[in-house]
Amino acid sequence: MADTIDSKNIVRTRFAPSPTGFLHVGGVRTNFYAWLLARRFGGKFVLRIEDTDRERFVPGAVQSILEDLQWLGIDIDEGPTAEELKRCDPTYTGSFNYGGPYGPYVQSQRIERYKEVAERLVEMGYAYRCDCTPEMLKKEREEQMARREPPGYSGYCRTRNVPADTKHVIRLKIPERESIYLDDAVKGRIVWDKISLRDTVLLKSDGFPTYHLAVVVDDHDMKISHVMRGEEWISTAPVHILLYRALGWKMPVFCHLPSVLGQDGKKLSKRHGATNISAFRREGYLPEALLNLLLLVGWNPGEGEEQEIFTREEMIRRFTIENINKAAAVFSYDKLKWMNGVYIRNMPQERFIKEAEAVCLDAGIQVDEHRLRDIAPYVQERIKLLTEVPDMVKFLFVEELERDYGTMFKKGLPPDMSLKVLRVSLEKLEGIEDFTVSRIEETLREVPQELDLKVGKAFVVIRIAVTGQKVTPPLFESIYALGRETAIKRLKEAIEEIESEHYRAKEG
RNA sequence: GGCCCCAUCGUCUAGCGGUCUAGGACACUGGCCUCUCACGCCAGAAACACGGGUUCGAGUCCCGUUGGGGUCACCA
Repeated sequence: MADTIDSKNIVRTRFAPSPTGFLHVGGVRTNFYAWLLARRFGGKFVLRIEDTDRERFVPGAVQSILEDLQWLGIDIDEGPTAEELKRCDPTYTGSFNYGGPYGPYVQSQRIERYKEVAERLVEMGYAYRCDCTPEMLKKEREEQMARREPPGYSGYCRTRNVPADTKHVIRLKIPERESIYLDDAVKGRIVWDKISLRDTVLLKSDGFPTYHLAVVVDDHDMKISHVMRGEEWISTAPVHILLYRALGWKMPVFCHLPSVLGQDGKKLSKRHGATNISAFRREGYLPEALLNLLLLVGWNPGEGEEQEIFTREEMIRRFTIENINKAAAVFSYDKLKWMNGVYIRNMPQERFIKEAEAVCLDAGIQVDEHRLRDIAPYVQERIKLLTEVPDMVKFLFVEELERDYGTMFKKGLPPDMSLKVLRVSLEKLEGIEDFTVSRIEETLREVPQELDLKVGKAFVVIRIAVTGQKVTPPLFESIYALGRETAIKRLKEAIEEIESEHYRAKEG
């Protein structure tokens, strides 16, 4: 079935977005698989813009889709040139520029070709002109509904020989009685005893093709070997098969992928529950983690294999159509978050520092490179999203702290004991000559010991005094990163604040 | 409603007739580790939708039922 892949057949897959909205996880999964297949077999990954619907065209969509793709690291071998993109969307300002031997790679710039094919189909008798107005079609549909019949075009113009110079559409004649099948590479053989579709429009009255015509013509012209698309296309696949047959063209291998579902079990779509890919970036997800999870939503590495984290190279090397699942799957944010944490922990430290700096900057925190560097390893192993960095490290980079004494007194020690802890800590810290992590630890551990307190309780007090936070990287490392002067200053501040609070409470 | 697709723990999945008292991962619960939070480690709870066949034997093959999804546009 899927073994039409051999050395003679060059694998060419494509990503064919329509600029009617943003890119979401469902779309990414489909095209990531297509990309993996091309990479796996040393083939080509083609980008084609399917902008035949001028009414739903969204300016800026092309650019955002390409940027998201770039962020994900899904690279393109063939596609529109910069001029083609610019012509497609005047608002486009990006610098993407692909090109290739089968251009233009934008459908609105290929309409002559579709028209030519449509005319040929009419001449051969596979298609016909139809001048029924939208009003007529609507009325027909309503009458059918009233009679509880399935709605659909009656085929009124099939034999009317509508002249070419009137405003018309071109429809494909669908042989209702004929049985037809598709050997799908993931679903297996799909059989239609009779095609329950009505004569489908191929060329609209504005001269633009519908998806059905354009996709067949382009996939053929661009020598696409494997078509990966969502299973929502299965029901119209007979139209495409009929077209390939009428035109005498070789069919590509079809891979209809199961849907990606939201947490509610409903198909993810631009209209329903889907998040824009760029939102993942904003929320602190890594592209590698997102792709790794998506790989596993609908594909598995095979029998007995329990590996879940794959490098890009491993993904490419191991990807196979055979292991694609047939059933729809829910996209789990929980698992994505876990996986993102894994990727963050495995990240080279230098990259983590860069990412951390960027995300802090976004949060309005100007970092001190030195301090960040000291604390980074401890932050890296405790977060799941990059966006958790600012909250965890902000104590290092702000002047003023807002200390939550309520928590200090409740989870730590009552005011007078807290005060005692801080005074002793201050005194000891001031006495250290070599300000190292181990020295800090050694010294601070003496505090609860001398005062006969529980270690945890005492450290809650110190932690809040020094960082103003309940949750921080390890205490001694935090103090070290902060530096001796600042640490001492903060202890003094806390002591003063508690004293005044304390006395006020007594007076009151 | 017609047509089509699908069906293993809450979720992602392994399983391609016997080795399944159904394995892994996320999430969840308990414990250990521990200066907070994480990480890590150990343990636990948790699934073959149902009914018929086929077979010596069915999670695995066939049929039906149920359930979910998709699609029936001059949208993709």
